[in-house]
Amino acid sequence: MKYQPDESGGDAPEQPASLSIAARAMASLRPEAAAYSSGLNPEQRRAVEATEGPVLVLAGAGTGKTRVLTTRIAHLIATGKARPYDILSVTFTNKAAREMKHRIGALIGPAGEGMPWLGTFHAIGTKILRRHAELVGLKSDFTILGMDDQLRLMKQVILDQNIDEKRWPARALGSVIDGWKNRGLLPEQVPPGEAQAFAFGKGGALYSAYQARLATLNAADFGDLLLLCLKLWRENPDVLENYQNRFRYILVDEYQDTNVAQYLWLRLLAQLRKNVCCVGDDDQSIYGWRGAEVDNILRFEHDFPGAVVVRLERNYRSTGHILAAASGLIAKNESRLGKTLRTEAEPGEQVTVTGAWDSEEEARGLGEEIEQLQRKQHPLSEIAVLVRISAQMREIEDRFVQLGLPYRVIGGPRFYERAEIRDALAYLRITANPADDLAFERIFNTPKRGLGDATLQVLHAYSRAERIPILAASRKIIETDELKPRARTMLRGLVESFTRWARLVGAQPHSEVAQTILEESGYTDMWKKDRSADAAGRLENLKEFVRSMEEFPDLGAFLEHVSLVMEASETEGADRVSLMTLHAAKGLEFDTVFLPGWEDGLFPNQRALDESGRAGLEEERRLAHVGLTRARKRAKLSFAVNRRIHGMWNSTIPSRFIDELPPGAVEVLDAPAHFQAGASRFDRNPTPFGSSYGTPGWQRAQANSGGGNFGASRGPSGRSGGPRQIEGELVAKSTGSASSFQEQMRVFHTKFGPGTVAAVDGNKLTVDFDKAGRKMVLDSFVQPG
DNA sequence: TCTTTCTCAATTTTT
DNA sequence: TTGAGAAAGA
Repeated sequence: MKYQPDESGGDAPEQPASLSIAARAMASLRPEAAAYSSGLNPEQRRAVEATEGPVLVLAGAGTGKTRVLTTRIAHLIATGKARPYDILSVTFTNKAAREMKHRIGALIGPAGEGMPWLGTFHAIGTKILRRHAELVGLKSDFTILGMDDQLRLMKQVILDQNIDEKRWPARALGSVIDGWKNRGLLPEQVPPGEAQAFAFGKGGALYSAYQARLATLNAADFGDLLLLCLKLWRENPDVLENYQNRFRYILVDEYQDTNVAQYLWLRLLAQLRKNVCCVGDDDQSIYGWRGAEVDNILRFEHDFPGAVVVRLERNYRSTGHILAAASGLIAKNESRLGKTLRTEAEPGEQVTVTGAWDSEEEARGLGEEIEQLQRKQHPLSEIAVLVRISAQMREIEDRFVQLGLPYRVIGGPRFYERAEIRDALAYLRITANPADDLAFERIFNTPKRGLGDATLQVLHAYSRAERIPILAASRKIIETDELKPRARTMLRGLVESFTRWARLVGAQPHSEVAQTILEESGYTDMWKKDRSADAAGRLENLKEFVRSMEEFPDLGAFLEHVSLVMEASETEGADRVSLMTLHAAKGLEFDTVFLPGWEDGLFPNQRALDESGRAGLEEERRLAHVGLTRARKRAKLSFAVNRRIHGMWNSTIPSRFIDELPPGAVEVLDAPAHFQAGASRFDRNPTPFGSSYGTPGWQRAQANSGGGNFGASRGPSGRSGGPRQIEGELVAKSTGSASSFQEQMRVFHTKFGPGTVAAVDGNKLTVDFDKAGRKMVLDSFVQPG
């Protein structure tokens, strides 16, 4: 990856003329008359206009946080207090950065477009590191490692240190090291006690070894992008001073999500001028588990004495009932700065709570309610289903598929994380940088070239001994008798290909080079020959991948983009229900929000409770608060009394959060109407599922319903043993009688191949497969043949 | 070296 | 129940 000089003014202090005429003209206007700030409420205006000194903006959900941030930037530029390149503006996600750029552009026109220092922590860290790489032991074209590279590297280090990978898996140790990096700790700064606590006392040594490997590879992982900035600044005060002077104003979005490293990073930069404005909401801090420190926001006034604190409490998003529910809930948290959201909107519909017998019925009810909304012309794109864990999605998706309800999953596997894309990228990375060992290892036997572990071991040993990259080692080894003839031939082919491809770079447009590489390496053919269902999709992805390269000036720029951004342009527009985790929902809003799975153990999640105790519970509660505040008009909670966890049915109790909602804002619904009629005959049956009715959670739910008859009337049906089996049987019977298979019939099964029917039992067949032996299968999976 | 079978674990996830 | 990753078999 090459460093791309930034023409938009990264070094702009030398060219002050870049302030546009329009901006200068706007600067002459009195601020209160400026168009960009019209329509701000008094608090927002205060947050925008308090430009000097430290400012903390506590912006509750839906109070116009982004508006304040962008207007503040516009204000700084329009009043001439700062030029675009004087402002450092950091966000967490690329999406937020993009949105901010867009909105600033809309406010002040092209003058804001060249904001070179608006970006994610990591993007800005990268930019800074590339300029001073040699001061921290890297070259300016260092590679940025993704998570899978990181894992591969970690495995090697573990192997080197002779640590049992079963006791200390690479994943676990990787996250320990990440944790240290998040806290701004270099290997030598890790407290000895902690360094000893992992991997048989070798935790610290492992970290050092890992960093050493990174340095030899001329690579940095995500944590390094910040950590090495800290190192750079601490060891080179002159460099730090340069940046302290350069950034006259600093703005931080989502401050509650900053970790210690980011906090230190900001504090170093802000130390001199102290013009730092942090915007955040302690009630929306939901990333504690990956190092975010709510304390950063709780401590702001202490760290920056004399800080102006502005509270944004006017909510422009949700109706009264939704806001009341969310506020009532979050008020149960003890560690918070405290805000009270207000709205002038109508109370609207109450938040609904629905109980279901099991998660399947919950999903069914969900589908039903969405279809009802759909019939009332409610756009699907304004409906979201927010779940606590991704595992909840499957059942819901199944239901949507059955109903033919269009939906999209947000935050699934990202484009650049797909295997085929990572493979393609690996080919390009080695072509661009022959020293990229991790990329080489990824694809040297993909597609299959008969090169396996044994060959890799030989290459590794040689490359270590000679201190050269693996590709260079390969080049030498194929001239010796080190490898078996077959492996040598295959390796020679590969090495020669890379030499050839490297020559193409620069000579041909880079997307064509990529196309050539993918074809000549046999990679595309590999997928063309693949018979599995998703092969076609993968080929499609590869095409899209090559196409997306055209947007970049050269291969280096493309690879840099990919390593930092990891997401492809989204296809917007279609009218679909959105399905995502609560975490992924932060920052989004919808007219109607469904919140299924509010059961103790699932939400609040047991693991969060076990691992972090009260702090964990509070974070879960904040998550609930985030979920509720996503809704503009309707929030619909539900829980199931039985849920399958890891394939086993467990009985569950409603979430304690349900009880914490202010009763006035909540309406407890009976089970879905479609279920009532069929279930009524079971109403007189006593407690069909034993203990559940007597549990505290159930009683809480009953008490909350006011009438105390919650659940009883809908009678979760005396379907003892769970509805699944019964339903399964019903299905079996209804189709079973019509089974068109008979004994001795020849059949074909997509997985087991051809076979002969040995017995028929309803829709279940016992088949003697020619290859797979005797199996019991459902008739719908076989064809007569 | 490639393929099949088995074992074991199992939030949340951006950069 | 499902999936990934490792051991065992071909």
